[in-house]
Amino acid sequence: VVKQGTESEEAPLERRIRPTMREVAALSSTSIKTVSRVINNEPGVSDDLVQRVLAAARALNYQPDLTASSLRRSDRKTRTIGLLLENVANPFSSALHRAIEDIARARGVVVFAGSVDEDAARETELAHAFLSRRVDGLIIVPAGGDQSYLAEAARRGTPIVFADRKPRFIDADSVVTDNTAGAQQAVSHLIHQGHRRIAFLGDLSTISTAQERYLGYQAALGQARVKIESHLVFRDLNTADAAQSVVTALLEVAEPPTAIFASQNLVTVGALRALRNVGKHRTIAVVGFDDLPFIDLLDPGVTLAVQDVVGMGSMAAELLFRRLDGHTGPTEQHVLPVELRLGGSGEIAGPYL
Amino acid sequence: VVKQGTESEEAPLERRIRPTMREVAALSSTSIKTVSRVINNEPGVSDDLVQRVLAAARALNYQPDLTASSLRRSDRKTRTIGLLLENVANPFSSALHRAIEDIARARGVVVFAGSVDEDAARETELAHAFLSRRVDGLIIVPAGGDQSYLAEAARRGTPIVFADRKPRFIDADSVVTDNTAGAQQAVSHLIHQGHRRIAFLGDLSTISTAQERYLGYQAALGQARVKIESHLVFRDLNTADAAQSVVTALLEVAEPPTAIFASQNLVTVGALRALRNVGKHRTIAVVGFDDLPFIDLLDPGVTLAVQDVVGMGSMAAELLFRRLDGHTGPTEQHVLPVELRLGGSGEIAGPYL
DNA sequence: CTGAAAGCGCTTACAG
DNA sequence: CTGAAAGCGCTTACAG
Repeated sequence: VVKQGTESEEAPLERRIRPTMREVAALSSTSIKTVSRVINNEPGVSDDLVQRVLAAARALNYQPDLTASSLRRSDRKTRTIGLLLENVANPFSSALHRAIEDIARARGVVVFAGSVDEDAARETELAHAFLSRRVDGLIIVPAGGDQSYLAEAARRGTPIVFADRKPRFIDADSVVTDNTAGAQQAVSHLIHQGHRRIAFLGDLSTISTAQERYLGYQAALGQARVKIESHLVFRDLNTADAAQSVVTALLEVAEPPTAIFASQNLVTVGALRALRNVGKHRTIAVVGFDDLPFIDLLDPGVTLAVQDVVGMGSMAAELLFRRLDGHTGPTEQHVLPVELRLGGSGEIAGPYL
Repeated sequence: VVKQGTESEEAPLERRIRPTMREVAALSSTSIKTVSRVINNEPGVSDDLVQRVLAAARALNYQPDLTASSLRRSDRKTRTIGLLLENVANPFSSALHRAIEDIARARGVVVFAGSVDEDAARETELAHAFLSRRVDGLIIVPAGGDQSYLAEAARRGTPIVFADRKPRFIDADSVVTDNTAGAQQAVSHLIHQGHRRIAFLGDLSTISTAQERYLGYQAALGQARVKIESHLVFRDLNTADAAQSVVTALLEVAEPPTAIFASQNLVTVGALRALRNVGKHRTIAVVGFDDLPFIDLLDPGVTLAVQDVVGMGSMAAELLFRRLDGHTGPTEQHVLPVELRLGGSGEIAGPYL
């Protein structure tokens, strides 16, 4: 359905021109330097002139041009940062985005956001798109295996902070989750519930966090002296559909798993769908990595190893702004703990209890 | 846990300076005008000079400054747009964001995003923050009741498109959902399943879409000659918790509803939580407005009136870029239909079947 | 095919 | 307290 509005009239040409400080100066019979002082609240302008300039600015509806001011200003700040996420529509990414926005907002800084889609080429493309628009800093969830392309920008004074995943081939601030310990904790929990045949459903193995979560799986099994069974290990699953297919097939094999560790939010969803389709969601245990929105509505509830996404975003933003405020200390690598949130699905008893 | 990296050495001063066209020109023994031509792929430069300039640019790792170029360029384009969402972390908002990003990406345009949080002051603040950074256009999900503050910017040539909610006191392009028809369809569906006492759970009544959905509720009941019972109507619920409290209390009254129409995603979640807590999720019917991520995992499934969020975002972005490409036709108001997606909760039979 | 001069809208670094 | 001149990093509008 389309409705068309009234014919848009061409406004008189003079109204279409954005007034500059020059026009404000002319209207208030002063210099643009004085207008600049008034607009920027600099002290030392007589009350009379301040009033005249403000009146002229209001009359013309003057709106300062921050891009021009930052070009000339000695600090060259645009009060803008760039944020590279996996996908702005992913719940993990968007929660991170919001946490960062809140810190930036308090400082009058606005945020460019973009989706990298696990594509290294897209990562460099987006980073350069933001850098060429002279963002004051970047917060990046890296996808590629080499972030050395950012060394030059960092050296030239653009602070860069990595979130969720550590960068490679560059020394920089980062805030990540302890993925290995989190995964180990999740899988150990399943072992303590009496499980031995525990399937691993992993994300793309090019992603460092996927690697680390697999290491945690190995460590938990190793500690319990349970041998890894290769037919239970699936990697490179990056959609719910892929995970669902794998789990559906896995339930049909000779020695199916009694428990599943799903190492990422979409993978957990796929696994839960597969189990529910065949009515095994009350018999096969599941622990997932990452939180899922409104997951408390499920019955049984889902046991999840959840990251502190808000803490990660806030800390990444704070690190960035500390550098922008002039901090020049050594780079910091922060690691946040995972919380295992019991929900029911992870407490389904296994055969060895 | 914090680990500190190696002490960051101060790079030699010359390395910290961002090379400009002037430096590239000096190194390649030509003028900055010629460098500009080469960097912008303008024709009419001799092969020899092109090679010399490119070599110099590479040697210095020259990165063009788009903010400076847009300041001088006659089209004044920054290849940047601003997006005002209700909340970047809300699933509806972030899906809209992604759809818009995809259209912008194809044109080399990057996106500023910000959360308005249903706050009119925040809306104007964000819009001005983006405008002062000279975005080429704005896409806005408005929160306030008056968007006339944008008229001046529109007149000066910044196209503005409204999404999800129509603007007030300004003539502009918009893409919204047919909320009234969608709500009417949802409530009629409940009536057809045999319900008469149908509760209405509404979002903040300052929001136009909340108003429209209430109109749809009224229309459906009116058409079926069912009287509206005021003790079943709740408005101004804007969190899941508020909705949960209301439904919990409502189940205790003398004449409780046999069905619930929840007019927004978070409100639906609150209603479902309340019903599940008391084990009435298989006896009281529910239809919700807006999609919910991974809702198919629920049993019974949830019947939802879902909007075409991707279509809304794409269309809003296309309208914006059409204006940026010079289209000057009358404003267009697009209205997208709602799809009622049956899930089970909405098909629970009522007493009048 | 190439380049010197001017200027986008501001702030800096002065001088008075 | 006020303002004229220069310049941020580019592109425009010329001229040769």
